Amino acid sequence: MRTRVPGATVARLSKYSQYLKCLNEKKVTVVSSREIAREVGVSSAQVRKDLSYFGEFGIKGLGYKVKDLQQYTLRILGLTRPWPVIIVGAGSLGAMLCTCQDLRERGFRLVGIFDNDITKIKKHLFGLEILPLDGLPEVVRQQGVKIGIVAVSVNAVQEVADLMIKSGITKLLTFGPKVIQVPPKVEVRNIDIVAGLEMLTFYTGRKNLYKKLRNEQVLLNGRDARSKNVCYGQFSREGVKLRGQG
Amino acid sequence: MRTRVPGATVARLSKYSQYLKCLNEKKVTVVSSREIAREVGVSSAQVRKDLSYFGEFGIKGLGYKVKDLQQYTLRILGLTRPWPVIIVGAGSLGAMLCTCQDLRERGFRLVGIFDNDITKIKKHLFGLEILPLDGLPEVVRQQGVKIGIVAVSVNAVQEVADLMIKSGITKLLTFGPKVIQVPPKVEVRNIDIVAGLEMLTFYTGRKNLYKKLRNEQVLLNGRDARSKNVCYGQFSREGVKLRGQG
DNA sequence: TAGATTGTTAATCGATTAACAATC
DNA sequence: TAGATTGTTAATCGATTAACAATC
Repeated sequence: MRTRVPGATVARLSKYSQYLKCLNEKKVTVVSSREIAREVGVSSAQVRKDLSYFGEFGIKGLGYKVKDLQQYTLRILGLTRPWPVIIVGAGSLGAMLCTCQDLRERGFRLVGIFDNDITKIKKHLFGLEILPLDGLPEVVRQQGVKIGIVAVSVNAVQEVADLMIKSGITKLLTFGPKVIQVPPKVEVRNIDIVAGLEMLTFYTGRKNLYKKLRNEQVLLNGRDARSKNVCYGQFSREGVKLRGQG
Repeated sequence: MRTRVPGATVARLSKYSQYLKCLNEKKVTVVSSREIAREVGVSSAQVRKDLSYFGEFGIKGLGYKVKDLQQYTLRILGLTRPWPVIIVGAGSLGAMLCTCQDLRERGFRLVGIFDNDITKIKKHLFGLEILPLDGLPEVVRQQGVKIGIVAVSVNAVQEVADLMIKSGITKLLTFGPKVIQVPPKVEVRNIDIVAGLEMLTFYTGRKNLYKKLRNEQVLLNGRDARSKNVCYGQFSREGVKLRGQG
C-alpha cells in the first residue's frame, strides 16, 4: 500500500511550519485551516488535504493546536534533529548562506565551508574557517554530513557535486541554471534566481509574435488570475493570468 | 480564443534558454529536443510541447537552429530588452545579488540599491551607492523600473513591498517564507532557500509515525523515481520516490 | 443545542506522456 | 530514398477543489 505525497505538498508544509513557528512565538494557541490558508495564500481545503496525507491533527469545530501542529510538521519535515550541512564556495552566495539565521533556527548546522581560492582559505566566515576542498571528505565522514550546498560558479557545479557524493553526501542544494547528473539515490534541489526573475519578465506585449500568439490570448496558467506568491521548488502551478497585452 | 501556458513551462523555458546560450557560445549550430531534454532533465516530448505553445521553431528531421531558438526563447521570456531592477536590502543577500553576473548577462540592469541602515547608506556595492529608502520612488519613476527585489528581513518584507508597489513597481521577487499581500496587478515570485532545504530533509525514517504512515509506504510524488533537479518556482512536480524507509 | 471546523470523497481541472503522421 | 526529428493528438496521470458528513 502506498501513499503518494505531491512535491507541492511538501513545499507548502514548509511554509505552514514556518508560519506555525511564528504563531507559537506570538503565543497563539489555536489556528484554523482557514487562517493558515490565508497566510500562505492557498485554499483551506488545500491545507487540510496536505495535512491529511500524514494524519489527523485537528479538532473538529475548533481547529489545530498551534504547538502540536508545529511539532507534527517538524517531524514530517524531518526537522526534529539538527542537520549538519556543508557549503562549497565562499563567494558572496556562500557568505550569504553562512549568515543566514533562518537556517540555524530551523535546525541546520553549518559544519564546514570550502573553497579552492587561495586568497580565501584560512579566512573565517561567521566563525568558520574556510578550508580547501581536499578537506571535504574528512569533514563529511566525521560529522556524518548528508546535506551539501553547492555555491560555486556554473562550470564547477558538477565537479563539486561529484566530490560531495563520493564523500557520502546524498542531498544536494544547487544554485543557478546548471542541471547536474547524479546517481539514483542522490536527491537534488535547485534554486535558480535568474529563472525566478525571468518568470516575471515572461509575456509583455507579445501579441502577433508567433503563430500561436497571432489570434489568441496567451495566459499563464493558474487558478488565481491575479497575483501569486510562488514558493520554492518547482511545485504548485499557481500562475498569473495575462491579458497577452491584447 | 485562449492559450494557457503552464507556469512550469515558463520555468523550463528559462532553463532551455540558458542552455541554448551556452550552446551558442560553444558554436553549436543545431540541437534536437532530445539533447535539450537530456541537459535539462525532462522528456523530449516535454521540450517540444513547451515550445509548441509559442510556435513552430524546429525543422523536422533535423532539430532546432541554436541561434534562432535562443532568440525565440529570449523573446518569449521578454528578454530582448534590458530590464532595470532595484534591490532593497544591502545585507549579504543584497550584496550577493549585486555581484551576480548572471543577472547582468540575461539583461537585468541594477539601477538602485536601498537600505535604511545608517551604517550602510552612502557606501558602495559594486559601483552603486546605497541610498536611503526614501530615494526609492524617484529612481523607480525616473528609470521606469518595473521589477523590485526585496532582500530584507522577514518582518520588513510587506512594508518594503508596499513602498515599491506604491512607487510603480509591478513585479516583485521576494526571499524567505513570508507570503505577502499585493494588489491584483502585481506579480510576486518567491524564493525560499529554507523551504528548499526542508524538501531535502522531508522523510527519513518516518515509518509508524502517524496514522497514514503506519502501514503504507510514503512516496514523494513524481515520475522520476530517483533523483531530480528541481528548478526554480513552484512548478513542475517532479519529485523523488522514497522508500519510506520501510 | 447551534456554530464551527475538520477530514475525506468525488468531480474537476491541469499537466505530462506516448505515439505517430508529417516532413526535412 | 531511408533515417531522423518535429509538432500535435489523445490518453494518462496527478493535483486541486467543492461539498458535506462527522463531530467538537
